[in-house]
Amino acid sequence: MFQTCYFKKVQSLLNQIKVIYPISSSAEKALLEICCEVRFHKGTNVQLIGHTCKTIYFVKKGCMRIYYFKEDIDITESFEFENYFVARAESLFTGKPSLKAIQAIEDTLLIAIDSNLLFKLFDTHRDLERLFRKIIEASYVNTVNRIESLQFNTADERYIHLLKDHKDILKRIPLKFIASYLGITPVSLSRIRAHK
Amino acid sequence: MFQTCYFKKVQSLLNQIKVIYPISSSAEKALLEICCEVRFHKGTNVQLIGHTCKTIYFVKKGCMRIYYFKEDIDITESFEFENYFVARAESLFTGKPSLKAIQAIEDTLLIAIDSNLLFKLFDTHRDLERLFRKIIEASYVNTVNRIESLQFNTADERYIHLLKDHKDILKRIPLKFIASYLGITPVSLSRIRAHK
DNA sequence: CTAATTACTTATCATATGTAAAGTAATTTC
DNA sequence: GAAATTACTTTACATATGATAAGTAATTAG
Repeated sequence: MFQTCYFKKVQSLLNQIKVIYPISSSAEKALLEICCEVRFHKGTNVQLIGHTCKTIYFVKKGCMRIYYFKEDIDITESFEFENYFVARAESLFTGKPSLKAIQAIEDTLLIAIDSNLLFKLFDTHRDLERLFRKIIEASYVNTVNRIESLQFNTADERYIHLLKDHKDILKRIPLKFIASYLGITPVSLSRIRAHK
Repeated sequence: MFQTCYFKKVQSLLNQIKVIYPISSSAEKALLEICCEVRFHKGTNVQLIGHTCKTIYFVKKGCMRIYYFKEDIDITESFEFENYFVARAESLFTGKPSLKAIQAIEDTLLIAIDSNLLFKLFDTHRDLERLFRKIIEASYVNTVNRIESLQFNTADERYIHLLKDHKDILKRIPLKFIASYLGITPVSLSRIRAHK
């Protein structure tokens, strides 16, 4: 009874998993035992700078950003929308405290997965390990493509490309966050938007 | 007898694996059965643009770069030196043809691993899958850090930082490759080096 | 609803980097 | 070893972006 109810709560996660790499029902069961649903209001810092990343989030509703400060300037490293996973990789995989924070950009509904418990499950559920290997591979591919974009595309090209990839991004994300994500100042983004 | 000899050839690979994630001797044995040593002369394109990536290389001696063309301009995406793995992730993990090439920058000695055979071994040797998960995780962390550098560091800062990380890079890599890796033109790199 | 704050834009000026061209140095080829 | 090619630097000029400041629009708080 409780299980049925709980399955419902993580249904979006289970659906997404099926797309990435279907896992056995026993692995599903083990996974949802270490999941819990959490809600955050717009603007809340879900994970703080200086803390070591021990939770992987799945975005059920809303959106998030990872950001940090460089000389007092707030820089958005990445955005994550519905059906994507969020974690500060450089802390999660090294065990070192993160210099970055995770923030809810909208009122957000997340599924939180305890990473230490997850890594332990890898010993008994190899399909879970494979699933997360594939999730990491996909994230890795995304960052490699992002480097390509930052390396030699103009700010203008990067802006156009972002709009293509995320058609609703302007409706959901403040321009100041988009600017630093693109590697430019808000002033410069304004100029680009004014059709240069 | 043959085995002993072969173990010797891949010893540098096995040593490096021990640092990342020690695997069982049966996994080692299975792995080296799908490895082969290959040599390339300086300047050789080891993998060509348009081909799908089906080989993971381990650099035993020498160094490599991944590069592509943007509007006829040669852009170096990454360098790989001794004891690191090289593959074009965006092709290896998606199965799509790569728009990038892999080139030997020096006379280079590689250990080539057939990726399809490797992925098959993951079914029977879970420690191999874990090892490569950790290798991917480490690569992912590297690219995330590189994004941080490209996003808001000046070209000058990126150059200084690269020299710190790779003290011998100037002796081994032509400046034109370093320039595009840093996201600038060779002319601009010359200016920076002339102490700006 | 008003005041205060935050977000965004516009303008001005300074600067870093790109482009093109020419010159020098180093390397490769025969 | 001479000629050819490639690599690197320097210069001059054009342009994109940064920094600062001021103005307008939108949001939030009381």
